[in-house]
Amino acid sequence: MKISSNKFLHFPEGRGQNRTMDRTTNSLESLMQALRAAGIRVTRQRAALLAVLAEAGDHPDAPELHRRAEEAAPGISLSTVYRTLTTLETQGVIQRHQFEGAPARFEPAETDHHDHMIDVDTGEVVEFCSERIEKLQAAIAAEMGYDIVHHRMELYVRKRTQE
Amino acid sequence: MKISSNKFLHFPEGRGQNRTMDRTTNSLESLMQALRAAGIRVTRQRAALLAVLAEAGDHPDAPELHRRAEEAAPGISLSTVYRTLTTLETQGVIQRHQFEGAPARFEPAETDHHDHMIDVDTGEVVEFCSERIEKLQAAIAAEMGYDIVHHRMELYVRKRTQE
DNA sequence: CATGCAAATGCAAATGAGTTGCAACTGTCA
DNA sequence: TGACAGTTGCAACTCATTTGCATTTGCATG
Repeated sequence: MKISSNKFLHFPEGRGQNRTMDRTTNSLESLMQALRAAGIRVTRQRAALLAVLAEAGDHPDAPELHRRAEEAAPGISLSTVYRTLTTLETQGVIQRHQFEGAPARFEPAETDHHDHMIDVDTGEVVEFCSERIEKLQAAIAAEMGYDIVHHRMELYVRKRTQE
Repeated sequence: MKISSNKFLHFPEGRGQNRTMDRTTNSLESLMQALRAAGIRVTRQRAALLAVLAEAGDHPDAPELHRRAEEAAPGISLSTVYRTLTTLETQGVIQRHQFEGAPARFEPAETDHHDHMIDVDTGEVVEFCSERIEKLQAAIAAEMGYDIVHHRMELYVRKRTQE
């Protein structure tokens, strides 16, 4: 068991305690139980993919997940990866993100809600969350007579050149 | 010449004067001049598409623009529509929006910066702009050592059921 | 106004990401 | 230990969009 999360969740309004914690331990087995309970079979392929997802600190796309899963446990087709990702998303186990001009990228859904900052040069993703922005969004929608079903906020950024 | 904009730009922080004004008049001809100056030929097809875009108050996708252009001036292929849209986007004349799970939708780029609220039931789009949110976004990015290149903020909403 | 030629067009074929039909497998629960 | 519904792999398909190519056409120039 390793403390593997290299994710960095940024809370500019400082509600964040230390959010680095192990998300891969025992959750995996219990997650599988939950899936079984939902009538979803935990096959060799799915187990491999779940393991890969659990210890992914980044936001990989389907081919990358396929590569990693294939490495961990050879014998899984790309279509199974796609099918399983869709299933897991439906089950609320993972989240799918469609960033600009790129294939969909995935991450486990166990964390708190957050938005994304994408480094346009490297593709690297930094997560952040601002309650103040969320409040403003809700207020704006309300003012127009709407309720927010969900939102998407992405900041496409570039590392500041110190100069 | 008609005052055709059925766009509604919402400024919750009230900097908005009456923003309803004619954006189709004379701007079309001068826009064509600008394009010619940029070495871009104004063909019959492009003129038609520009006219359609100029008086579109909504956010049509490529096939819809094709339909409208074909109606205004028969004889334009879908691939030309796609090619022209790409060209116009590059020229900064229009903006492309890739909303969730839908083909790209376009709008003229002459307006101020704004974000979008998408009615998940109807697909209808409402524009809005919040300086306070923009400021917060910039602050968050800055705090992480980034500059914002551009951003995307979409609220997927549903009309509130008054009850 | 003629004209040359780079730019633009239409078509059909290609692309990229993701989905799906189907026959062969395989978890699971009884 | 079956039975069988849920899964898999493969290849073929979809959908939105792009592209190769032979033909046409704006438009700057003569």
